[in-house]
Amino acid sequence: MISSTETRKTLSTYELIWKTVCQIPKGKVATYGQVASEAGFPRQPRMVGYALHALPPHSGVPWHRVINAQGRISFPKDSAACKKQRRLLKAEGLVFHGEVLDLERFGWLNDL
DNA sequence: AACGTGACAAGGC
DNA sequence: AGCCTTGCCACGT
Repeated sequence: MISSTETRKTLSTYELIWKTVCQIPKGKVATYGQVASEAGFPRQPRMVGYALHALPPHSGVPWHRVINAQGRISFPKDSAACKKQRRLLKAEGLVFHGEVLDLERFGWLNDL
């Protein structure tokens, strides 16, 4: 088991997180904390945000399926990025209640 | 090598 | 409900 405090040189922390994000099935969303835990970094949701921010475009990683614990998109409400993410999620069939997404319903690993 | 920053989260007011 | 504080830790200066 890889410790969260262990330093990784060969495989970057980013790659581990990206791989985890790629495991989120279409039509589902995961929170930053959830991705962090699954990637082997419990209690480090910020690492996920950091990794996604460093994500190069055209990576094929479904970054839009990652939202915050409140079920909201972690971008300023009017930002282009926020609109894009919301569009991508709607395209996958997810329904927003205002700004919020129902994690009980669309959350990854919620009702398997 | 120290310091500030960040696409977060949880807890206190 | 919102706002502030604290924990967390990789990265670029």
